[in-house]
Amino acid sequence: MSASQTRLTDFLPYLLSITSNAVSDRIADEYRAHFGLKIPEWRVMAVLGDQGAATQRALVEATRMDKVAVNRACRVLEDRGLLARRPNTADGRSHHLALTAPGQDVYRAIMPIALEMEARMFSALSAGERTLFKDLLERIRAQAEATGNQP
Amino acid sequence: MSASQTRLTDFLPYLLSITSNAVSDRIADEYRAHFGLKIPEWRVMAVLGDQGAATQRALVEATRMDKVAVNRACRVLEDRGLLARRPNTADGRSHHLALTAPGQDVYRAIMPIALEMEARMFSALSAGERTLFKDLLERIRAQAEATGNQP
DNA sequence: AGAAACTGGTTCCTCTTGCAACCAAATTGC
DNA sequence: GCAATTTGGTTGCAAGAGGAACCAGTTTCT
Repeated sequence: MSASQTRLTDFLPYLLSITSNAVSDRIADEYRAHFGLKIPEWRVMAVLGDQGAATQRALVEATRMDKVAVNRACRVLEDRGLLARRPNTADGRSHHLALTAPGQDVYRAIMPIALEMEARMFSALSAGERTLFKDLLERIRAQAEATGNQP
Repeated sequence: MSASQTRLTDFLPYLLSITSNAVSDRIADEYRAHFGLKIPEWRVMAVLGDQGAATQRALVEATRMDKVAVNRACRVLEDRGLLARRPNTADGRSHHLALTAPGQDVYRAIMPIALEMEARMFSALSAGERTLFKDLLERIRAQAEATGNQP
């Protein structure tokens, strides 16, 4: 309803983008410094630590990352011995991926740090505001994705 | 205060990131389809169209983009005749960059589309929610950036 | 005025990211 | 049961982003 808001800094997509970047950069720094993990790798570990074994296909869905990104992250984690592949008897194309014992150790060490970092990052918001913020994000994303799939 | 929220999809930074990506992708498609502009180029045009002439240095501040990104965007716009460089008499290192007449035409054509697109993208939110959302983003970004600069 | 430090802009190089093509296993349809 | 299609995963390539080094012009200090 505002008559003319033509300043770049008033555009929501712009604000959303720079905010997301600021937060991501900050978090990426922490994960790298503490554990030498990149964000895609951390996401895979988070899902496996929480849900147990999964195929790459399942990880793609759970993390909303590209399948290439998932594949690369898994390879790195496997090379570092944090994750192991076991053959999938039900489907010869895929494997069951799961955290190894050292992987679980790292997971348990990371999780409190991740939560603490999130708390610090969003400490400017009250608990109620955080909940509300999540809800708004969810609705925006749903709208954006719905708008997108109309070729 | 929630005892254990260890699901990836409950992490705010994750939600923020995938939402921002969804919105950015959608918008990038539109700008490319309508005007052949990428987001950095659009941002530069938005600032110049709104504020008038500026140096690259000023554009870096206004857009919060890397100076390399600004430089590249300006070069593209200049090659397309949408932007012109005039010598800066006050400082021989930099130039004053401003939209050309065709550049202004494009700017005026883009702006309503940008606003309409933003409205569509955030139509899931009420006016009040949009205002609130902006405010929350602003506070989060300030916090993230403040946390970051402590080496 | 001249040397040293600084700043705006540009280039170069590296790392990351995503798409498209591809391979192999599995499913479907005759 | 075998050809055709689909699907999970992998590889290769090409574009994007950001950092570091670099150049030219400016400021500061003596």
